[in-house]
Amino acid sequence: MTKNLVIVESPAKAKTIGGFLGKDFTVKSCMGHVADLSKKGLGVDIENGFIPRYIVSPEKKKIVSELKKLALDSEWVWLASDEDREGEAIAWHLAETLGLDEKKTKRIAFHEITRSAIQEAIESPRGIDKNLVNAQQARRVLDRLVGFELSPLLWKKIKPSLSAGRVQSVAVRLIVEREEEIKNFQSASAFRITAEFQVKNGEKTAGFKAELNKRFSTKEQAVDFLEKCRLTAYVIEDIDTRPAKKTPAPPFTTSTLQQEASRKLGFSVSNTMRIAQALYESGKITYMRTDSVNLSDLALSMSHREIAESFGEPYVKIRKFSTKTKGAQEAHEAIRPTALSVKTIEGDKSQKRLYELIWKRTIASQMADAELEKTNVVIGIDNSTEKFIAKGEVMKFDGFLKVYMESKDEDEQNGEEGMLPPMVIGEKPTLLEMVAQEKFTQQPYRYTEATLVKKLEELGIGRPSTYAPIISTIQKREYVIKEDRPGFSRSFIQIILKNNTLKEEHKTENTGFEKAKLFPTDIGTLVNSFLTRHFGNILEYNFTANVEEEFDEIAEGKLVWNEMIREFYQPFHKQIENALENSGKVSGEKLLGTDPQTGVNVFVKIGRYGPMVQMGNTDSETKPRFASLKKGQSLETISLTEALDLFKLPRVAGEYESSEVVISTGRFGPYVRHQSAFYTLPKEDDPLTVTLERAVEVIVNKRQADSQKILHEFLDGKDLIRVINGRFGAYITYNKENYKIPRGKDPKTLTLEACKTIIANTEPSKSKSKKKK
DNA sequence: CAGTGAGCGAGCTTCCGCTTGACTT
Repeated sequence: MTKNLVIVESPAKAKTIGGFLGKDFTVKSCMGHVADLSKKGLGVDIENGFIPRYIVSPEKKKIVSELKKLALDSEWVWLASDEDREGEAIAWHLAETLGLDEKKTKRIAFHEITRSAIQEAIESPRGIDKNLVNAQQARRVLDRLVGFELSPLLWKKIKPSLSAGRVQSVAVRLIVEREEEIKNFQSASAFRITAEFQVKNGEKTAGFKAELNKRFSTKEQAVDFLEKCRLTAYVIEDIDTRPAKKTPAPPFTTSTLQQEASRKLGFSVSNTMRIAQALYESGKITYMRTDSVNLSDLALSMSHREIAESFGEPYVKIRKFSTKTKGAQEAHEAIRPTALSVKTIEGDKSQKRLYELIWKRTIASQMADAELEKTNVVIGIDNSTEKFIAKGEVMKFDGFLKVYMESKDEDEQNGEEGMLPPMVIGEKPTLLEMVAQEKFTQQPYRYTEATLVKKLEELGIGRPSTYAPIISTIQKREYVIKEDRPGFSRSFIQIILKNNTLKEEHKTENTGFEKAKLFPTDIGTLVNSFLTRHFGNILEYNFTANVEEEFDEIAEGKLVWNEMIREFYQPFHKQIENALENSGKVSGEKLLGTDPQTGVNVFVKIGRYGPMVQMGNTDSETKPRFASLKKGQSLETISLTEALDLFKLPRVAGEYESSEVVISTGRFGPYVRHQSAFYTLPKEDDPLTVTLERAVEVIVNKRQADSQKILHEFLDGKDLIRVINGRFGAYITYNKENYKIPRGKDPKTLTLEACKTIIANTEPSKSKSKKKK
């Protein structure tokens, strides 16, 4: 009999809290939500007031039955899920599914994981806040209705297995529209004038750089200006020095951690979360899914001590940050080291780097401002009204910059400012060199995973626990692809004035190179245009922000949740019906041209299996031919020649071992087929041109690799038993079933007898791929 | 795993937000 059962959401939290509470308390975790809407149909009873049909989530059945037993045996059950909308719903679902007696159930929330905070929580229990639960039900039901009515519409109108939802569809829209902006972007150029001057400083001379306060739109204007500057004098007209300061960024939230890990360490969003999870589970950092920039009092005092010891008291400045994020729920602290005295940790390289980043960011957030002195120097030109401006920056006190400086995204970067030599008003600097360089306006930046997360957070769309999954969903659905794209070279003009002579040079620069950026696919673009046309309201960037306001009203008891849902659903469902009736199949079909040999039309469009080419009209007597587009090709950019090439496969490359060697390309890319076996063609080989010799090489290589995978091969009567070295370790295959080799047995020394014993005593591993087809 | 896109019709796909292991060949 346990006296007290405390249920929290995460096992790592359970462990820590268990340590604080002593033996009268058993602390268990429920691993998040234990109940969810049924997946059979909508899971919502539309006719009867949108009543949700909840079931215990299949993967939580074990946990629920275990908790049920413990709850029966306990005097008190403490529901200690997070103090936000989702946490309240988790508590309520626990109470319902465990069948808890209201009289022995208490709802508490920890504001931080410290002994005193937990004690405080235990002393002030409350009941479940049904209004907050209802706000969650509204959120959940709305997402289900939107997702499960929009997706099937896409299956009918575009292609099976597609998906749409309040969050993912807006994420895709952002990427599609950014690409549109880039496509429509007109690059303009102007001549930027920079100059290098020299001043005398006693016996020594010192140089500095300045930029003209004007750009010239044509080369002629730039040349005219440089001509005028050829034989003139310059004078320092004004020197303006004023103090400035830089302040540190707040401690990490999930989204800012993802952004900085991407900029500074080059981590993908999911990689960052996986590493952070490991750090959390080993007790090194606080919880990694948070939207709060708040630090506990304990963290503040630890920071104070650490900074004072390492850098001295003048570097300490304790700050309280407050969140500016729309819809933040702040159920946790900011992400920080659990012990701020620990600067580096044990672990693998990426764990060390991420930890160090978190440590620096946390410490810097509690350090003094950096104090600077900014100087602006105006340089007049004797025969012109234009002015050169030189900018300088001197650091007077480094403050938090001693530890950490937040990186910027591409679109926020500006030039570096260095130190200026001493100079005085009236002084006449010597011109060393002046350069007029053609500069092009920058097209809008494509999103990276991390800048997309940043944008979603700004719009209040998605939550810390879903940023990484959203990014992966839109890629898995093939709405969006993350890839590198090569840049292109662009020529520009540069005119140099030096030693009183002008020289014009034509140079080239490489530009537009993209690394790990998000590009929309044909399907993404097509789905987006369909959704924005028929469901403009839901695809609006502020749709989530608007419904969040209503959820807040429900949480305050000012609005009845299922009435809010009814108000939403009635017009929404009409939009669905309207789209069903008034839209035919959407394929994005485009006529590319005609086949020069037969004269029939060649189209590109989205088919059941993705982008494809069609040769011949659908309604003609002869059946049209079809071929899928290759990876990297798109409806928008494919040429007629490229499209016609796609019909050249499959082709027979020749004969090997008296069987045909066929080259073709399937769902998983180009392959070689020989004696009904498949051999994947490496990326560097072009299926259209690959030779028989090369194809045979591929076959032989694969056979050799396969033979090394077989550790043993036994013949048991007629049956073949093999020990194979697979991707996840060795296993036994017999009669088309696979068997795990028990721990402690060395696969290399297995005998036939040993294999037979294993087969007799082991359940065959079920493979997921079997149910396919 | 491996070209498939006629038409018929079965049965499947799908949302967002909480949370971790179990499992794969």
